[in-house]
Amino acid sequence: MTLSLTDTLSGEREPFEASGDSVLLYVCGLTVSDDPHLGHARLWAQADILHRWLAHEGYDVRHVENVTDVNEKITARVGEREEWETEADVARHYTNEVLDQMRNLNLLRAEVYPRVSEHVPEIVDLVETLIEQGHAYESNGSVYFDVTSFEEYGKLSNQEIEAVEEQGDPDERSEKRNPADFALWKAGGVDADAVEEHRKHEHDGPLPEGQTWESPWGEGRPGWHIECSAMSMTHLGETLDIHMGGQDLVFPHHENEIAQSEAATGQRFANHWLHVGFMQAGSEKMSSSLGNYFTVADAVREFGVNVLRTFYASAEYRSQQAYTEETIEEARRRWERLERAYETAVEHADGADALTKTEDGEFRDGLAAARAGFEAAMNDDLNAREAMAELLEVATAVNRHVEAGAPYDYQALRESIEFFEEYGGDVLGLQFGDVTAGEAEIAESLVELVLDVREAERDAGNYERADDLRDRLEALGVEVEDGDDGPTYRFD
RNA sequence: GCCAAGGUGGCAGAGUUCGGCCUAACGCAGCGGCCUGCAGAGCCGCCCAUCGCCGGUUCAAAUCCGGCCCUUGGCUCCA
Repeated sequence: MTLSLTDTLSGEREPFEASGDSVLLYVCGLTVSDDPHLGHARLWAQADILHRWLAHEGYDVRHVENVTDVNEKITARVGEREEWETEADVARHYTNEVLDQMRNLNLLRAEVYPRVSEHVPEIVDLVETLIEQGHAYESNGSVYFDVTSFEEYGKLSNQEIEAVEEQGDPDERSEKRNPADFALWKAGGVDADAVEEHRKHEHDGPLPEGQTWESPWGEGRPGWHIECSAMSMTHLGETLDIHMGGQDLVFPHHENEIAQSEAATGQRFANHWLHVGFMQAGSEKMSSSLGNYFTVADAVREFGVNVLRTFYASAEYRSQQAYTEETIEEARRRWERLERAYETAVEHADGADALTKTEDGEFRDGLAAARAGFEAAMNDDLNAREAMAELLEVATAVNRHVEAGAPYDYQALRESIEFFEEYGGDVLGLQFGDVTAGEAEIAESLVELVLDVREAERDAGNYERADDLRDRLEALGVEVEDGDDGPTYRFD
């Protein structure tokens, strides 16, 4: 059975075929103008599941994720902090922030995270090529893509050019030949109106300036869409195997990428287009601009990576997913069930009574069925929820087997452990048996618990028992000192 | 208005590509039992679905066809 994926371009599920030995995967993209929230993390998690599954199936995955560090929203935040003197300062801060958050989510690293600010020469080259070929034209120092020059314009979002013509920034319209044309290069500095609009805080001073670059058309800034074409071509070549992104990017971003890329190269830009559905907060989309978001940092702190990843694996990538207290609680319970079953299997797989072994046919058949089911589910358009269900079936099988009592089928228990580690761990990115997570926190809580008990003994006048507790803590490496405000402690 | 994705039990969410094994998965919540000093975990069982509405095709439809209603999203920065 082979992998099939739903392609936005055709709207249908299609068999996946890599163009070569490697899978060229481009994921769009990282916002570096604000703290990332659970909606961004959903895309990352889904891209990671795809990456992991391809790797599991033996592909060498060449994974690139762009970093858009040139944008009005970034410029708008200049001056919010003293050290944020330029657009680049703000971008640097959030780039680091985003990459940190990604590490917290146990994501496989991309090969490279190219920055727009470091690819302006490539962007200029691409724009020049498009002008030479007659697909783009210069106007007042800006360069626009001529949508009428690309016959298939609209094929991704299934729209006619006429339908798109009615939209567009009125200021730009006078410079364009066709209202649907889009900017490849923008003359001058940042769009002051856009910066003003995105300013979150009151400022006394003048609006901040964005960075500009020299170009054949004068000082200016790259348009939004051209960056992905230029950077993906730079790092992965003219035709990608998979281009992935949030559903909101279908139009205009990805539509325009196709137009400019395919016009320039004459090659198909991406063989598969995957779009991840939105995170819903209540009845609406979770979004930075709506302010109804939960940041990745907060979520990791509050729920932990495994609960979050279980949460993401509980809905298919294409559909919308609801974020509520209930749905996250369900994910927590699912993860706990898996983790406990894993621990149960580990505890019983190497018991002293391993000498008296048995064979549980039903257990073994269940494992084989789960294995086949998991593979089929993942190959079926990455049906993570279904795959997760197989993991939970194994959990139930382990519990049932152990519940029945010794003698145990040790081989089947070990296979269950492998199942959890291979499919839950390697493929879904869950971390089993990671007992160190939260351990330090628990250690502190335990010391405080003992000290509470000791205080009760002291209050009751049982100083011998209180001293004994202090000595025993000290023997463990915890130094206790009694002060006026109660005891304090530190770890040696 | 145009484009897209959806409407399945109290919640959440698979199944629709290739109609029948769907008397609708997995899980959460709820109920009963086992276990248990109590609780939790675990195990066993149960409850809740005429699969948005109407019509059609078929021996057979959640799944195919037509119409309608509703929701969310895109068309402006947006994962």
